[in-house]
Amino acid sequence: MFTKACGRYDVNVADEDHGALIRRQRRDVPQQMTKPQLDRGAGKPSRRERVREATLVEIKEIARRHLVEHGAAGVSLRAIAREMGMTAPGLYRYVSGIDSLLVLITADMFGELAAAVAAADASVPSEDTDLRILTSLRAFRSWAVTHRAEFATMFGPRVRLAPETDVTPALEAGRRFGATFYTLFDRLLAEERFPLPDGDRITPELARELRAFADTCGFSAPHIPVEAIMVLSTCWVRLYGVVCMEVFEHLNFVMRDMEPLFESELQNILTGLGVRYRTPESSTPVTMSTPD
Amino acid sequence: MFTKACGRYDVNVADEDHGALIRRQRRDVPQQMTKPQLDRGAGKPSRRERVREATLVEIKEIARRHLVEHGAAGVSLRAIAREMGMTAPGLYRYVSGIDSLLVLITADMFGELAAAVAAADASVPSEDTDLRILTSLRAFRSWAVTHRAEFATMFGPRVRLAPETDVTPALEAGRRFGATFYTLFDRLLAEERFPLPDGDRITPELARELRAFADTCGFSAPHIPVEAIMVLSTCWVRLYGVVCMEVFEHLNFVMRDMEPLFESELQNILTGLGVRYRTPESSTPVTMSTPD
DNA sequence: GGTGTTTGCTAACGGTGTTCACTAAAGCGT
DNA sequence: ACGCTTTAGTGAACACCGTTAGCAAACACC
Repeated sequence: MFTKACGRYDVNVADEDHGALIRRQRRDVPQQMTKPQLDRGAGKPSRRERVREATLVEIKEIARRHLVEHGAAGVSLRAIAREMGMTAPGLYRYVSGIDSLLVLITADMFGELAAAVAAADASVPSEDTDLRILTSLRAFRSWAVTHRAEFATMFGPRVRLAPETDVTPALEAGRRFGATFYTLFDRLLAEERFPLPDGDRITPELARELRAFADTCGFSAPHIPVEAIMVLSTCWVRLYGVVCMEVFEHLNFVMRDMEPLFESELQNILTGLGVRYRTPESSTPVTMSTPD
Repeated sequence: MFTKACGRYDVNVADEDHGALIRRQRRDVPQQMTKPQLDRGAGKPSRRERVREATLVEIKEIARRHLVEHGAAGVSLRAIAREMGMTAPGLYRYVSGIDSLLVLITADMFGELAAAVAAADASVPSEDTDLRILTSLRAFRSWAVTHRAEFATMFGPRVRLAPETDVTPALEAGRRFGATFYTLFDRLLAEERFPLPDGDRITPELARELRAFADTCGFSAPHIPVEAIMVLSTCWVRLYGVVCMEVFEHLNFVMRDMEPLFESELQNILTGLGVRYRTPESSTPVTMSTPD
């Protein structure tokens, strides 16, 4: 059984594979190796670069809209080009294929999510760590449920992408997103809010993985004990679980509104972290129409 | 902006929509309304029914193989038909489209997962509730990591299916799968292993959702308190989270082996349930080559 | 103005889901 | 055994999809 690269995915063909299988090296963004001859590298972008950047942004915007309107499977280069008044092959001057376009917008979306969380975080007094955490986590869920399609492509299985696609831009953005929480967690740690779990319940293998986790994610202030990293992982897993379950609608037929369950989980998680939980109403810095 | 039903997904077209939009009622399995005239309803299936059933099974088998080999996006009616030595339209005698085929195999996979868990459960002494739970949950993860593509389509976002697709068969199967765990949980409850959480931390909204959950899932032995249902939900969310995170490979670049983290979460969950945790080695009923 | 880069188009190939009209076969009743 | 009905499967067609190759116009720079 041979596989031949044809169309969108490699797909088995019944008959023999005629000729050698040539997997061409994909030129990432074609014909762009020579910069605008003049070395204006450090200076302001040339007119060409500006308009180029603009159309790339337009491509991504339309792709994004198609994503939310028709789901990940509904994003297609041809439809995007049609809407822009050009043809699909033209887009290859900007993106090296549908896969890389999806990766690009995924990276963008991580940026947006991070910004949304950061904005929520900044909207409360910076010295109130408890409230900041509470607000940030709620903002995460809010963004997720109001951006279901986006969340699914960011945090769901990579079902659309060909397996060999390079996803590092998205990973990078995801890493940066994670950093949003690390600083808050670091504060909790510094304030010694919660007791670290029993160290001898952490097997050597787990310790190794946790160390790798902390190192790769950059937040390895050298003193951080593995126990703390484990707590962070656990919390993240629980948050991820409850939000995924809501966005992927796996309890849909059984639970109409998932917010109460989320709040309950949130309460559990925070309590374990020594953070005071407040109900959504009581935690908003009430400017509730106090008539003066 | 009009949308026209064309090809796989509704997609916006730039030009006007010529003619009325006729959304034909999809006949579920065509030309099968009249049973084989003779009323052999209760008797053994007719020869026709048997061969029909056989080809349906073949279709699903091939689809399944393509799913694991090329991912969900790689399952196509044309490829399946090609492999069976027939043409794509012929498959419409058996399935009403690619979507319903995917739903069908999803339902099958829930059945297999449930069977795998049940088999693991049955492989340990039935009176040892602790070990049964431990084994069942580990079996769940095992199945998930050895059937990643399947797990992704079962528990991930419905990214491939058109939004209006009827997924009830899959949901039904999922519900049956859940029941695998309910009985075990019921035992825990009966044995009063863990203290129920504070009832007044459960808001009325949450209580209502939890009740609905229990009712719909059938395991509403009328005495079950909402507190217990909440514990069950929490556990399920955590299990779901850690397994999803592993299968969807969201910590891939940061953690090579996720098993230690899973075991750690498992330990946390079980401890909260009053179930004794045992490491994988110590929990296997050791027949470890004791030379006689 | 000439020259080289960049952009976008057309045409083409091979893939997809789905419908429709049709043939051939199988099953059933008499 | 014959005829009728129901079914299985085909081929052509339509509207999509991603991607490549070759070419012509637009642009930037000298």
